[in-house]
Amino acid sequence: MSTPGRGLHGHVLDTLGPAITAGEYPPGSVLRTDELAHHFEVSRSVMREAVRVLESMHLVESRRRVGVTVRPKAEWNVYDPQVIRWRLAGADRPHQLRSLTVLRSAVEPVAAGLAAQHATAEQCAELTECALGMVANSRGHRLEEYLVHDVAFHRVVLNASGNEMFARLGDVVAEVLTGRTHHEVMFEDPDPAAVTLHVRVAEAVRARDAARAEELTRQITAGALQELDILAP
Amino acid sequence: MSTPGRGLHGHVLDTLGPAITAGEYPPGSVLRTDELAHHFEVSRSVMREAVRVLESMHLVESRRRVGVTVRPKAEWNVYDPQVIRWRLAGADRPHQLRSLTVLRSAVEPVAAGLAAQHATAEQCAELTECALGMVANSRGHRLEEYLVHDVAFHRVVLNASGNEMFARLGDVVAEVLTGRTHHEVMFEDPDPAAVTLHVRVAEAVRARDAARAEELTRQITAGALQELDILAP
DNA sequence: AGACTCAAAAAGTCAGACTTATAAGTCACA
DNA sequence: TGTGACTTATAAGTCTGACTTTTTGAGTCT
Repeated sequence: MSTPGRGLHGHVLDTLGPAITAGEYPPGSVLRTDELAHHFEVSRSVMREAVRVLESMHLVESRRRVGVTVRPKAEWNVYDPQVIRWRLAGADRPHQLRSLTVLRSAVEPVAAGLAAQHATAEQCAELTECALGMVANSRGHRLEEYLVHDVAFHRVVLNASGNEMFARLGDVVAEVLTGRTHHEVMFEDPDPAAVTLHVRVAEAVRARDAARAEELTRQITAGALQELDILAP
Repeated sequence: MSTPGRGLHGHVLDTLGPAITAGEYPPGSVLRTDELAHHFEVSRSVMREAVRVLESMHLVESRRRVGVTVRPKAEWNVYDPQVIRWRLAGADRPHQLRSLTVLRSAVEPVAAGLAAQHATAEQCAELTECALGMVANSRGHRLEEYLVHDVAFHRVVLNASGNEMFARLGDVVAEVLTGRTHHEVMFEDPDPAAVTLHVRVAEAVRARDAARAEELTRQITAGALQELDILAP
């Protein structure tokens, strides 16, 4: 999915990042670079690079004579894909999942409306293809195949919106959808109503009907929210 | 606004970050750590730390035997506040401003709706106070005072939504609003209609009327978008 | 009590030697 | 001529040790 273990400092981050985002070090906790370097059995230079990265994510703050202090959660760069991944892998996964789903419910409808205005013919075709793929795999416990098309569908919509900020949320949506299929309980086949909505969004975009694409997508994300409420009220 | 020049590597970033985000190094360009270190007159270790930060922002990719290659714009972490600041300071400021305003138009209405459900009494009071502050400074070229209250208003709404992802967009909104007042042409006093809308949003939130708060905020952000279209069609 | 000094602590910086991965070139063989 | 294996040059990656700088907290003097 991403860039795992690119060097020693990457390995350190893969351990320290999840630990911090999981709240194992409460805000205000002080770490010392030398100590960490010894603990991870790496040189100080490697450790310093790792700390710099954590600092750029606003997870920690490094100050002379005091050390590396963990910042309060409210200051973290929660849009950093790496941070999102760490948090989704950790204890407050449910909370993070809800935050992201609410974000989706705000962004995706507007993105769909813009997509209806800006999508190229090719993107329209892709969208229809994805929707059909969802229909084809919506029965018979073909969850994996369904997921692939679902993710692709939302990615195309976000890209077709023409807004770079929306486009970059493609990975986030992918994480959320994948998480729903893999981690949450998902014995049943997908809700037929949701499948139909996707098909209709594809149609609306192709028909350049922005208002309808937006409204239909709003129904999709509302369903996703409702699903969360049922699972974790 | 943020954390400028915290150490040598910070100074390097303050130069290299804006340069990359401004597109001075086209995607695929290859930089060499040693060369950069020599150019900025810093040691290799400092330069390496700077590169690690740029790498964590997905602005560049560092590979053995190749060097540090600049990644295409589509892969940048465009939600990183630092990246946003660099881009707002650079050449594609108008483009970035539009992207962010579209993002606002998606997020803020939903955030206002949630705020109407979750805002504490204290937050309601703050909101009213901000709105009144806007009214009081809406005439007589008191643009700076108006701006302060405007920024505060939107921050409170985003925080009161109870969603951490929304809350973290407070800084982004602040940048956009500040940019509008300082960089764009803004001789005139603020649009009276916009001021009234803010007051009514505060009322709606206090009245726990989520639908109304959302709709009114939608009108505010629609106005912001329209303003952009007039300035840069 | 307040201001002043001083020493310890931890991050920050630097220089240099060494290691490792890998792109690219070379050469032999089919 | 093309293809595979071998070699080499290169730039990042790593480690170490010495030194600098900033900041805090304790101790001291008035």
